[in-house]
Amino acid sequence: MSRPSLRTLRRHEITVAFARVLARHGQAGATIAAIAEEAGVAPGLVHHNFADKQDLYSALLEQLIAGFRHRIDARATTRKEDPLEAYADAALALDESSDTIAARAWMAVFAEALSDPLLFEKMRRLLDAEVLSLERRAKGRLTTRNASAVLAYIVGSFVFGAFAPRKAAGFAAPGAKKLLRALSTN
Amino acid sequence: MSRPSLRTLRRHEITVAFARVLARHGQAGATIAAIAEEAGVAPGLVHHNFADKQDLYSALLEQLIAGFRHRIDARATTRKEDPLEAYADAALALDESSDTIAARAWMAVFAEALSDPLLFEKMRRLLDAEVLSLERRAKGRLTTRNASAVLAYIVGSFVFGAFAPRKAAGFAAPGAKKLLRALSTN
DNA sequence: ACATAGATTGGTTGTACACCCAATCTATGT
DNA sequence: ACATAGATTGGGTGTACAACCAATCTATGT
Repeated sequence: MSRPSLRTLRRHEITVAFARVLARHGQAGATIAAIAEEAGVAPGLVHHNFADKQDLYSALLEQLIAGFRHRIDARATTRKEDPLEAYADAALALDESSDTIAARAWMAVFAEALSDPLLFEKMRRLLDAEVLSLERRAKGRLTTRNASAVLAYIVGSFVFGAFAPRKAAGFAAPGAKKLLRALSTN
Repeated sequence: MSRPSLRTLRRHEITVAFARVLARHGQAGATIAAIAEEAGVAPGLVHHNFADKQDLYSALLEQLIAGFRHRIDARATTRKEDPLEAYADAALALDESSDTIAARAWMAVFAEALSDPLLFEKMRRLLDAEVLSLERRAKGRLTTRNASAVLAYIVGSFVFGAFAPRKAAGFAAPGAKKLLRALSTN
């Protein structure tokens, strides 16, 4: 009896709407009402699917990192180039249209993490995990510090992309490749 | 007759308090009341010195960039090393105590700029100006794109520093030097 | 066809904030 | 000493929001 769960689907839809509203109107403009409207849904439904705003931010962070990793994995499997260069290309494939939203959403999540200890910890763990993942991909050619530096460059390019998408698209990926070459041993 | 104006001094004090509150409690926690308390001043005084919150954010951005440039200039005049390496060292001298506040304040201003068009434009101009300043310092050894990449790395290190101060302090400056070496011609 | 559990709605409530302002205070020039 | 302009106070006001909830709807199993 009863219906199957739409929870997962709805959560995803609402999180996407959340990212769009954040990107356009920032933290202050991202009211539950605005998010609901963007998702084409009643305000109460947001609370039915998310405990509170913390929950929304947490889900958004998961979705952002999932999107990032998906881009990386999709690229790595289809090409036969150097895995580090492929990583750089995929991570920084900043087409100015769609991923400006992601870049701005990242900014908002970074800022929100300043006031939400749980989100802050989650962010730390994600950064650590991403550094580790990059180290593994490098197979010994990158130290932890150098992998961190590469990730810092990527994050910085996202910030740049949030403010000057066109420019960031121009320098991000080539710069990352050069940085990787400079930092990786042998 | 009448008293001399304390406006400039008060604005500076309140802006410093603003940065501290933002760093500790984020955008949501940075209420006028909280800022006033941190500055040891009555709430009304904040409005006496700042038109509104936009004004506060704008002043904070100016103060952050001024601090950044001051670090750079102080360093460049005292040492006789390569100007680009000096730039990297000074920009990324992230001692984990004091400048974590600045790093987090930067995050908050980035996020706020998403919802405040004036602040957004100001940020764009500041990024452009900083890229130009770096190009000049490089005396032809850096293209605009490569200077942008270096600045992106610096910004990314700030973000990293906001979340993992100790780690960022370890890799930021050395990484920047290697990036500069890889990007600068001759 | 009917019963049921979950989905969805939109109005209500309490709270917390930015901004305002009237009153008071204090340092300076005359 | 007095007058003046700015500094400073703290509470008042309206607004806007998150969170809640009672009512209604709808898909699915039986």
